[in-house]
Amino acid sequence: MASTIYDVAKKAGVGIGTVSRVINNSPQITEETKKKVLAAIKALNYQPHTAAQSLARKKSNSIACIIPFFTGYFFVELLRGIQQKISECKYDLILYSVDVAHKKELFLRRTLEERKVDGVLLVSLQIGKTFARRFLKSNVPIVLVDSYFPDLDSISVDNVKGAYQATTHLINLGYRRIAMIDGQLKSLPAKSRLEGYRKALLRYGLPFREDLFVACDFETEADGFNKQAGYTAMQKLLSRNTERPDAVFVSSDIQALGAMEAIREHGLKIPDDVAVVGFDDIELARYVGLSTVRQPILEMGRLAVERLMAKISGEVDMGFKHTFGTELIIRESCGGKKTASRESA
Amino acid sequence: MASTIYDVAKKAGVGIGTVSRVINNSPQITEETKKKVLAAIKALNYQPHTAAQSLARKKSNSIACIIPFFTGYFFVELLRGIQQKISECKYDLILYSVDVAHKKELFLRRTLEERKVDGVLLVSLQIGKTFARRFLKSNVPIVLVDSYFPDLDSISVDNVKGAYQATTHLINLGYRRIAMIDGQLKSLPAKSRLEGYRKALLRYGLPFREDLFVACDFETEADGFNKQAGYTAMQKLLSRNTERPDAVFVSSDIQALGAMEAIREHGLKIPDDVAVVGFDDIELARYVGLSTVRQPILEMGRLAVERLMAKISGEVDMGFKHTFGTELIIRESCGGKKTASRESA
DNA sequence: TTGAAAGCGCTAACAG
DNA sequence: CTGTTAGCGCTTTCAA
Repeated sequence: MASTIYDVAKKAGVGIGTVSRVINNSPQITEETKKKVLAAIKALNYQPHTAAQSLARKKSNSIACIIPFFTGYFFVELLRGIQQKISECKYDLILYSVDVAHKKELFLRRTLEERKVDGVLLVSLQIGKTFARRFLKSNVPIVLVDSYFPDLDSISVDNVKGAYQATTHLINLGYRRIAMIDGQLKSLPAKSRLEGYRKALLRYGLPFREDLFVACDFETEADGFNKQAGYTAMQKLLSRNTERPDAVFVSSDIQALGAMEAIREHGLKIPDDVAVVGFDDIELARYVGLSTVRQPILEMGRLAVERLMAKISGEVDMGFKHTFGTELIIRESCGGKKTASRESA
Repeated sequence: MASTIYDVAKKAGVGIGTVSRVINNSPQITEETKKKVLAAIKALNYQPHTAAQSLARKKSNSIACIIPFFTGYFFVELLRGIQQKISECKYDLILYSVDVAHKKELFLRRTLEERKVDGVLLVSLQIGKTFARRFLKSNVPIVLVDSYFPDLDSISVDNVKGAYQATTHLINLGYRRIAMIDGQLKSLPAKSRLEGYRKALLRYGLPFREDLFVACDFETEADGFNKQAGYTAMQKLLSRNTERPDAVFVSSDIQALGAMEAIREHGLKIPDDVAVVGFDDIELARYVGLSTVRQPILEMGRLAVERLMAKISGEVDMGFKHTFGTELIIRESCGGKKTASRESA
């Protein structure tokens, strides 16, 4: 049986209060008694029982991260950032991965009610009005990452600007029939990227054409941000009876990969027949020479934890929103001049 | 303030013991009182406080996963398997990621002493004699994944067989100067893969030549299983004053990617000048046409949790070891006949 | 079957 | 500065 605070107190010849004080290094304590207690702790190899601490302190020293499991690279990189930062504080990370939609609500509810975590990071998942309100009036801080909701703190990337950059680049390269493949339109990033695309078109006097746009709303299992969805979408685009697009902006690299497959299967060449630009800059992108829009994922993770910690510590400055800029990475898939451009938004 | 078991008891007109019983659905309870209590619980939106439960039960209902963060795909896939299984049980997953070596020991110690978790999954990380012993005599179950230690439960893949398959395939294709690039030799998978490579060589009467082997021991920050390491290793291989290899077996796909880059930079063609086979079958492998050895990663994750749960439940059958077979995936990078083979080990 | 009461191991207020 | 004590919210005997 592991030793308790009582064992330590007895061994050191002090009261348990004193032991507790040195554990939490309270300032008012004699160097001498502190030394005695520390010795006893070492001798007994004592370690506070976290559950007991949590109960007494009403604080768990752990946070939850609710995250979908579809998006490979983005997810890993973000988690890496989160872990980096969280291990600097003395907190633990509980991971809740949402593989089927209803689990999101389940996890949100649990974090809210079980008091097992001191705060939550909601990643790439939308929060409804109901839960937003519940979090707001609860004392469980939450910060949204790669998502947004009016009164909640959030950290995201400037999706409209990123999409704007990509589309503009295509336009500048001389393409005129620029299609777009998007994720599910109910997802916020998807909406924003569409907006950026339209803005760029508008800015350069190009029309937005329904027959050049397809949202991956047909992917019911996931968020549409996957390879199969991109493939299917591109198939649709190419089989329409209208003039074929000469370029396509795809709202995620993973979809772009699928789209590229479809393009090749139609006997078309990239970028000669159809140029393509993606979004995310996943590792694969470099290998297949896919031009894309890069987001500072690691930094997002770090900042998210930083903010959450601040909120947990009671630094209540409501309404923190941070938007990171994006960077256009130019590779072969979009054709044109091959000079690298680093337009930071 | 959230409601407690007392609130529920009062509202239902029963004692707290009764409430506790219905929460843990103890059998001896009248349908009627149960109904009353359930109603009160619903009315108050009551949820047990996990810390209090943990303290009273001496059980946290969460497990730790200690995992390195270097290996992208393997890591995600494994975590996915772990999560899948763990969410079936009512457990939480605390993630400890080891980015610098000393953290491994730190986390092991914590899981052992803080009693915050009921069990631990140690992934792709070696455990020393000291800690192994401590776990053995503690009541904290541990299962090693992609690792091994004599008296501990472990789940791994048959690395020697996988390496043997890969090397044999190369030999059968007619290559004779087959090099190998390995991870850090202190890592167990690296050792086993080397063993498989040598076995295949031996079996076919080919000599093992020092000048055709390089272990990525020069990568101090990580385990050598990364792209840069593979690149550097291949550079070494190609710049040696001996006859160049006509094929290379690389102990991980990610290193293979680096190696392929190096090969091309030397103006050599794959597979005509140098054939290459990797290990892991990461997503990228398919895109670059890399032949490789696939491991059933997801299944490993699921089985690991299953075993851990069994141990936590007290089903103490010491010495559980499971070894998964591998599958050779043939693509373009190894040349020869392009027929797919599915040699399951 | 159910209620009362004694912990689980720790923190924090209160005396001294 | 330090010991004592009353909880934190729940589980689990022990009686009734």
